[in-house]
Amino acid sequence: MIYVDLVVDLYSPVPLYAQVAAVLRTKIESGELRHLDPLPSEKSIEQEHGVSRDTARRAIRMLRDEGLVFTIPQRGTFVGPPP
Amino acid sequence: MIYVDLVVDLYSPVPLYAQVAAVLRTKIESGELRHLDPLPSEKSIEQEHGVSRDTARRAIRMLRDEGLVFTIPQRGTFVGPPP
DNA sequence: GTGTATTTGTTCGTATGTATC
DNA sequence: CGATACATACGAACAAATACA
Repeated sequence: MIYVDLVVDLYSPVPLYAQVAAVLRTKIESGELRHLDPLPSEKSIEQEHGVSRDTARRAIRMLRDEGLVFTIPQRGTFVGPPP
Repeated sequence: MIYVDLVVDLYSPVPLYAQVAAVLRTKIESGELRHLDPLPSEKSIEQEHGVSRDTARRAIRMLRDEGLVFTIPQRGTFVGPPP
């Protein structure tokens, strides 16, 4: 089993936030995260991927811009189109 | 009414940050922004003028260097001389 | 009912890399 | 080469709403 595409690569020309977004996108498209499931919080993304909160937020924003997830303030971000 | 001097001109020899600073300076001197009023945040300057945060920061620093505004870290920038 | 922890929102501070003029 | 400009990335601090013990 290869996990290479589930970790971020500091030396890739691909921005860190885009790499993190790709990991989350894969979890959604694979069904690991299902409709209305909460995404990992910004803090847990920070810890799990070793990135800053800024980067975690950019990743989430990218998925939100794609219409894959929606965010409820002070609640979290969830899988699915904006309600 | 002419609004030309309230927008930035990418083709002007005047640096973008100086143009943005001029817009903010006008708002202060015209009274639209009053003593202790918060300046637009770096982010809103980004969005409203279509410039990078770097440029927004340079503009604010310019006004700060002029003594027109003062910045409180993590709070914002306000109209008036440094307290 | 009362704190405490969690989570997102919003600021600013700083640094690096790249491109352009 | 230096100044300008943008994108990326990390850090820090505080606010506000929600969730939970």
